[in-house]
Amino acid sequence: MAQHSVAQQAQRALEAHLLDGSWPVGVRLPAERALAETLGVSRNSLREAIFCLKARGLLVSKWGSGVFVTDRLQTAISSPWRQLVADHPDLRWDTLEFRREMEGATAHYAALRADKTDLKKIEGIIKRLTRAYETGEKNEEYKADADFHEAIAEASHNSMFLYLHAGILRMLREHISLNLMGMEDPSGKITDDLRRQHLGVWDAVRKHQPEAARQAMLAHIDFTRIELERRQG
Amino acid sequence: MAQHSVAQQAQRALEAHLLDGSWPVGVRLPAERALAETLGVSRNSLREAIFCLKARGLLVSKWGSGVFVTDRLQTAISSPWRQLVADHPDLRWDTLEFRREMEGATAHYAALRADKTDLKKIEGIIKRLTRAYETGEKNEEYKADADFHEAIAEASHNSMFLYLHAGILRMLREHISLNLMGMEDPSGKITDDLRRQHLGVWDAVRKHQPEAARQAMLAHIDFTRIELERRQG
DNA sequence: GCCTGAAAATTGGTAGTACCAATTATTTTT
DNA sequence: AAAAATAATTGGTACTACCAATTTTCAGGC
Repeated sequence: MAQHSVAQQAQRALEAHLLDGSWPVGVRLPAERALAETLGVSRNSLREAIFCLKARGLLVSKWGSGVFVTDRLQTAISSPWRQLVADHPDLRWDTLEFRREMEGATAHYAALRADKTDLKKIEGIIKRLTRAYETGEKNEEYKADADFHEAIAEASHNSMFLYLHAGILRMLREHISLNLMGMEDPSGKITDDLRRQHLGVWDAVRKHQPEAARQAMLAHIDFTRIELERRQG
Repeated sequence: MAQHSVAQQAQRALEAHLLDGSWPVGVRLPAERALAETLGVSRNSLREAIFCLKARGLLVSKWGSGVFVTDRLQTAISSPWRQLVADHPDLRWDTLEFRREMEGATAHYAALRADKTDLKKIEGIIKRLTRAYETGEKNEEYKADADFHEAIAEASHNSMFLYLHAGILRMLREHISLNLMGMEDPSGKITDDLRRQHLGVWDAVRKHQPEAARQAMLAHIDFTRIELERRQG
């Protein structure tokens, strides 16, 4: 009869409570045994549903305490790759290698083909980036950083690279940035290095030096990789 | 001890099989009872993991039949381009640039990390390829060619490259090969060049010379591009 | 009266068994 | 040889039992 399995129905029921506000953020869910009874399902099926919602980041469970509702706005949208990258930290190095090659190639072709419109756009982003560096606005810095990379992708005039940047690469960049942004940088050295690296890429693209642009971008990715390694082995 | 729950560990074990290719698309997983025993977890915990992967669309289960691997991971990445390439033939040069960079990078990391198993596999394919060249079996030559590139991708030991090769790159390769294979080659010069290029890549990978491998692969892709240009402007 | 701390109840985590229903493989019958 | 009946396998669900971490309760002492 049931189009969907009992566990799926249970998951729907839980999601409904999360959506209609009857279980606000931070609240503790009824105990599994009681909740299973009220939903009319076994504790097994209920746990399957809960486990899935936990994996999606909507719930967290604390041993001996209960299951709680988390802030679901962050993890609402996730691609299959995001989930995999989050679950398998060792995959991060694979994706970083991929990023390194792709961003390097993109910078190469950007330096080869950037026209006046492209250069003007990138220059504007560089100004935003510099201003964000100086004022220390981390949020604007992150946004300008992302815009910079996508502007480079546009300037490459290659649909393939452009789509990669709009899809996977953007996701990977977000994932890395979240880990790297929260770090302390008391001396401001890292911020300074990042600024120098972006200017290096921009300079090579502006002067139409493909290989210099590639090397500058590779150095930038390598820098983020090394900084990431320093923090997480 | 365990930072993560048993169910989460089970989920990662399943994901690992999906990522490293030991469970290809369409394959049927071992029965839940048997799989739970091999993983050393209870069937309940295993089912929680499976349920989550089903919800993410990576697995589908059929009543009384088994659990199967879907092609979500590959289609999620390759589908946008499949449509684009089909709709816009002039996109071919963009995709060739993309192929050039990706295959070059893959050869680089293959030379860096290929182990004895990888080398043995590649060597076998090289022998098939040589035999196909000599006997002039175009069909076997094409198949061995494709296997060669994918074996290189496996030897790179990078899940990202591996999946790209299994997805979009395979599609692009098919697209190119069909145009290139059907051409006449009376003097046998092109076949001879192709053979020399494959041997060049194989030699660099075997000797663990990353940059030589990259350059050899780039030369190979450039050759196919030039031959394609000669025929279709 | 209030604090302390140990015992008890509660809760999520895991394992195991049993049974059902759908599918598949095997055997039997025609 | 084909078809039908049967047995074995598989996912789906439920239930019980126990463990370990947490919270609550409550007795005892100051």
